[in-house]
Amino acid sequence: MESMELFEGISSGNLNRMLSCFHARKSSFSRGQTIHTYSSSLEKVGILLSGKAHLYCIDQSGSYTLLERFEKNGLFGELFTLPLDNLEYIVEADSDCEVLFLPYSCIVRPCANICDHHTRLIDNLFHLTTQKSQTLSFRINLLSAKTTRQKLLNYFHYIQARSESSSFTIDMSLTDLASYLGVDRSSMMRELKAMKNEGILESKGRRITMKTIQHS
Amino acid sequence: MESMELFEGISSGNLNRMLSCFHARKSSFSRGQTIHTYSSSLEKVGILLSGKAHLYCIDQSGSYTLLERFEKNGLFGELFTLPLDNLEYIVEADSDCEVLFLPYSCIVRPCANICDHHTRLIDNLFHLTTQKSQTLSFRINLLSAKTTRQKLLNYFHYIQARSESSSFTIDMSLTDLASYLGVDRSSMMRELKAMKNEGILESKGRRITMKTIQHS
DNA sequence: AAATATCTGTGACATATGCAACTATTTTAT
DNA sequence: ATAAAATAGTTGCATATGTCACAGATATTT
Repeated sequence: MESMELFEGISSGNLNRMLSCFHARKSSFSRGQTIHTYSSSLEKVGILLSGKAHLYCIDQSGSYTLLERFEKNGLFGELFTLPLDNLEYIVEADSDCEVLFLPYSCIVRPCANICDHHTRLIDNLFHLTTQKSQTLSFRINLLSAKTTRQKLLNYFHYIQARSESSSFTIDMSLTDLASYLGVDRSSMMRELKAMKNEGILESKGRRITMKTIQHS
Repeated sequence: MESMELFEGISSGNLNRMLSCFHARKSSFSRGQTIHTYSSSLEKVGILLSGKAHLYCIDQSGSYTLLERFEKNGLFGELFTLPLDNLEYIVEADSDCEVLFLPYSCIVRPCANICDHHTRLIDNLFHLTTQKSQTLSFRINLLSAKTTRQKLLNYFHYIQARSESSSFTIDMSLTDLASYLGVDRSSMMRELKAMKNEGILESKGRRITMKTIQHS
């Protein structure tokens, strides 16, 4: 746990003392389990120590909206999301995962437990939160694209740049990708097929190979 | 400037000393002016002291995407957005506004200028960043809605709850609202008209009055 | 006060996309 | 090893939505 970015610069001994002083709680979850549901009050911040999870919400008509996907270092909780009163928010495990919960009262200022390790924790938390902000911005960019094709191309272009190869494997199911891009799954499959026919890319399941240099 | 949330808990004298040590720069802009363009490296963080502004990006084909809207305390910069290499990012003033720029090197750890005020600044910055995260999440929720009507209803429902009245005025032009919701303006107007005809709401320009209790 | 630019409002048209329904394949659980 | 569940892949159909092209109303600038 000392290797987590959240605890960088905090010695193992200090960390343990701080966590017990904070009443921090570490829990494990397996695929499909509910990790957290949001209330209207600020209660705790969760951070994913390992595994994958996602946050979704359900409205009164029962329709599902994917809000966020979390990997290691992913932060969740009311502090970051502002729950709307007519929606239900649920963080669910996508794989076996470990989660650390920090009570909100130990993070918010003014703080009773002021100490070096605490300020260092806030500092680390700040940097993780800017990363979260980048992730959210990136998805806003994707969701803002006018067409399904543009959404796919923007997403693929990004993965392609990260993987430094024109061949890559999407790290989620195509069903989840559709939710992530905010499009209907079958519509997305249709567009993927059209792009294959036009020679823009090759695809088999989650494996994608870009054939032409994609702009924008 | 001492009244800014960013500087809460920092005395006026310490603030001035810290800002000059940071080489912080305060600038004024008027409507339409470019406040900042993003580069691939982390250079500085901007915070809106007063006025309104927005961040948009332009792709190679010249198409416009609204990424964020900023008011007082709005944070912008590469730290929060992760610029994609094929897009141009521009922060532009929507009204006369004042901006404080903080060089990134003074925010990132490890920091040479470690002091009480600095940790307090990070603490404040952290809380502003969680607010930003909430704002971004909220828009992802809106952009994820499947239909234009659902986007409008979700947005109106939120404004209605905030204003505690079924009558309210949208704080941006309808043209900007369309960008914000990621829909075509004329399509949005069409839908607005349909909702009027169905007796769901009344509208005249930016003034909206909800007629029926809206769920979800 | 006039000129200019921006914004609101509307309609015709083409099409991209959601929806429903189904099969085949792959993965997970028992 | 078998059953069950989730995922990938496809198609027809209806329609919601983008595009284009206006006119009138409001702002903004000079």
